[in-house]
Amino acid sequence: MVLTQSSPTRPLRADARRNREAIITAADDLFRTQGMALQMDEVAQRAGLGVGTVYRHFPTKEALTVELVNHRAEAVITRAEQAMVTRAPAEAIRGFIHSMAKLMASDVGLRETFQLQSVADAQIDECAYYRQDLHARKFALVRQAQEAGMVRPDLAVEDFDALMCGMGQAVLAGGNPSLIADVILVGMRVPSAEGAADCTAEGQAAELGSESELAPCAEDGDASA
Amino acid sequence: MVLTQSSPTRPLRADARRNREAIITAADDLFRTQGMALQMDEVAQRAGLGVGTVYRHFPTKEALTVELVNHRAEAVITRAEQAMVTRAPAEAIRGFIHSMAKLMASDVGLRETFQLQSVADAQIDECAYYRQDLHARKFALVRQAQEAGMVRPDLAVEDFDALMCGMGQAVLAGGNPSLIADVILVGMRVPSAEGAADCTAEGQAAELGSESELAPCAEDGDASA
DNA sequence: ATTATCTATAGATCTATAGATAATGC
DNA sequence: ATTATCTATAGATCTATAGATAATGC
Repeated sequence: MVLTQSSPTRPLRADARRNREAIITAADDLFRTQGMALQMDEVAQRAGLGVGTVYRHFPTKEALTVELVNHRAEAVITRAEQAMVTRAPAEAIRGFIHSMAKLMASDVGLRETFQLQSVADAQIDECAYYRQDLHARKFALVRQAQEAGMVRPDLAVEDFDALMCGMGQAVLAGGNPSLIADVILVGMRVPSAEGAADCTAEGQAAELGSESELAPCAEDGDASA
Repeated sequence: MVLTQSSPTRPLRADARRNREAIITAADDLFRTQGMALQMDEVAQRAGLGVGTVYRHFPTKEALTVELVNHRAEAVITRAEQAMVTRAPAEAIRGFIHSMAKLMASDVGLRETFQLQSVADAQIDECAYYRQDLHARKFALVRQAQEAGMVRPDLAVEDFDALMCGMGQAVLAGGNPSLIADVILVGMRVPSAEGAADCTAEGQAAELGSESELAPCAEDGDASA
């Protein structure tokens, strides 16, 4: 589905193939530390090539990052699927979420992968490039977890994506990965019975004075020594 | 604490004072839709002024955004404090969190405010400008909620900040604000007894093959039609 | 002969400044 | 006279391209 070369798929020269891999490796390293902010020039430099070569293989920066994002997304889902078929899926999923939080704490690219995937899955605006055929697999995962009673039944795939993305942001912001993972994990479970917080998509949530409170500012005017 | 003018605090001319407010109003509007990506040129234009004037009042873009971020952060904390002194704090806090999620779904600036505040509070690197004397108030809030048994006792201020920030990211990514808020809310509660997931900051979380799994990519090489 | 690669640079996008000009207020 | 404001532009930062040069493989 992701064609990178011209349609008739000419087999790529030996050196070109080597360089292509060097580019991807270099890009992936930079993606880990810089995420989408990686620079094409740096990719080229790290791969020991000129920028022109990078652009020959990937016509735009986006084409390159789509490759990186999709690969990571695929790897993550595969791991989740493996967890679900374990003898103790609840434990395995817990391990999966925790290790994700930990990884995302030091891998900007992974964090942004979740973000792009989420946004794409939620059908939001421009970045549809990152939408993949992974949706079906995610859907199966969520449903499976719900049927096992591990996850609240009103949680959509988009919400799961969004929560993973938020978890990444939370550890980036300085939260303790282990605690953050636990909060998400517990929060996703079926509401048991106690508080039994209802959550019908829209409606309440405006008990305490709605939008207005957070207006512009600066009425106190000038500085005070 | 946040001096914007030269030290001796000369009282600002009438037109200057008017323009300053126009700048802040314009900037706040743009901050809502664009967050930190707002452009100084647009701020000026929207305020009906030249860029030079904007820069006269705020020597850097950062100086301007610090103002916006701090004001929003203050407003949010004030609301949270109000919620905590209600007759039914649990309900009020719930309303607070839900309305935050809802607001953040359409206010990029508010979302980024949490992010900057979190990162700053977690003592992370460069953006210390955004660190404020709000920390004490946040600390009091969290402790208060913990003493009331509403929030798990091992949750630090940094974790709370981080979770709010993650919540914002999650709604940005397309999650249902109401559901996301609920997940966070439930997840922050004391673990009751059931699953009783321990969470000692470091340690487990690596049950399922640690870092390695998410290596570079591209062994499958060229494209497939 | 064809396919890849390189270097240098165009072009787009922003922040921030300089120097000339205009508005306030004693 | 002093303080503010304006316009035009320098400077930094990136993506992406053009045109000349080098490496493959029939």
